[in-house]
Amino acid sequence: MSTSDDSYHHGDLKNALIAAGVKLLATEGAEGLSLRKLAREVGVSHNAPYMHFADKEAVLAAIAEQGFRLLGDAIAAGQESVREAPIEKRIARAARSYVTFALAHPSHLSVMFGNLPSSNYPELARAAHATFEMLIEIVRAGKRGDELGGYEAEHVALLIWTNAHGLSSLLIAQKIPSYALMSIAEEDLIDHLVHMICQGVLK
Amino acid sequence: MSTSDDSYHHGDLKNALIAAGVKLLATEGAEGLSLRKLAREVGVSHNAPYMHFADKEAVLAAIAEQGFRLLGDAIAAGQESVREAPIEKRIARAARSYVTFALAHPSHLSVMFGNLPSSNYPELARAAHATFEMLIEIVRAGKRGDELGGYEAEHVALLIWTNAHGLSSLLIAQKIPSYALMSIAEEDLIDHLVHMICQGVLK
DNA sequence: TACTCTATATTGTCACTGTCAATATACCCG
DNA sequence: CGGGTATATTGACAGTGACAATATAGAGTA
Repeated sequence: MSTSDDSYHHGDLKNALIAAGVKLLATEGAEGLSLRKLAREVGVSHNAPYMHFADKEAVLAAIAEQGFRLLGDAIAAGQESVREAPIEKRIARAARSYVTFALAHPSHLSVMFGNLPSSNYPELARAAHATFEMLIEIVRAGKRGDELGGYEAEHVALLIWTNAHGLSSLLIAQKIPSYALMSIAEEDLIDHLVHMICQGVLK
Repeated sequence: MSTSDDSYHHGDLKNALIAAGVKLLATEGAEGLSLRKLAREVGVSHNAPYMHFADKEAVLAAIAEQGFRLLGDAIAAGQESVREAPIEKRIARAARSYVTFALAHPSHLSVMFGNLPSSNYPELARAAHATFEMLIEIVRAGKRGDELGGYEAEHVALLIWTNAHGLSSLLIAQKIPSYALMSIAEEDLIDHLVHMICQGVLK
């Protein structure tokens, strides 16, 4: 008898609210997410969330934190199939996992990178950093010898991150004019960008 | 007698609201921006904005549009001082202008790339595309001969854009752990990333 | 068992917001 | 001069985040 009694005390309201938030983000947008809707969804009074969160911002921070965990899982899962592949392939796969996640959960992403003062939510910062460290590890583990052209793995990983994240934002916001794609499908854009990064743009 | 009579009719309420919006974005965040505050700021009743905008979203779209014009101006101004420089320098300057603008106006940027269905606001889409075309022109005009390594100027420009935008987002959201900088100052990160892009990350 | 204490949840309330409807005002054109 | 229309105002309503006061349940202790 851990959860789900319709008793006075919910049992696991905190996590239930986070889960409801993730679900509500997917159906309605990030704008349509209100504390009262979350409370209603979970079947609890409109003020119950304040027992577990200081304010709405704190709920968003918890939802964002969960987002980074899911994103990390997605990247890790994507690496399974390229475990023995050359570094460019592994990097491209990681970047593709990132963009795919972003396009599948745009509202969640906007919360993850929304206006949450990172200093106030150390657990959120840790979750974000952990995801970034996955990228660093992929870069570091994938290189054989001096394959990084003298650059630090941290910087290469950061470059991949900025690209994957930037492309995700531009695609979600529909800011890339179709003529710029030049016959490349949106889903394949990231592979092309990663290839350019690896090869260098000035020959 | 064009503007600024305290008569019944304002004269240029639409632009006044947009300007007030830009100002309010700078002081309070994007969250704190309400139609009623805008109306109050301009000295008009809480429903006057609905004479010129369908709803709040339309006001945000107009503010975003103005943002892309300002961003374009900033990029153009930055190019002045590198008019004769080699292509990497010009590209790096454009990217740096982008990041500088983003860090100076983070809330404005979040509106520019917020949840505005681009199809409903064609003028906003045009403004965004115009800014992107500036990047393409910088890449195209700066290359001498076959300096782009066989890549299309549109794709190189897109790569620069995703990087500048991605880095801006990560910096604003404070998602880059300090150890990843490795003695590079935040303001100089973009130059480093552009250099990596130009040289290629796999030697 | 009975009693208290405390974490948890509820009800009530407030100011603020976006939006709609109805009304008022001022400028333009005949 | 007079009517019409774009512009602005007042009034109202439901939804929201947040605070205060109150109610309930369950754990620990006598």
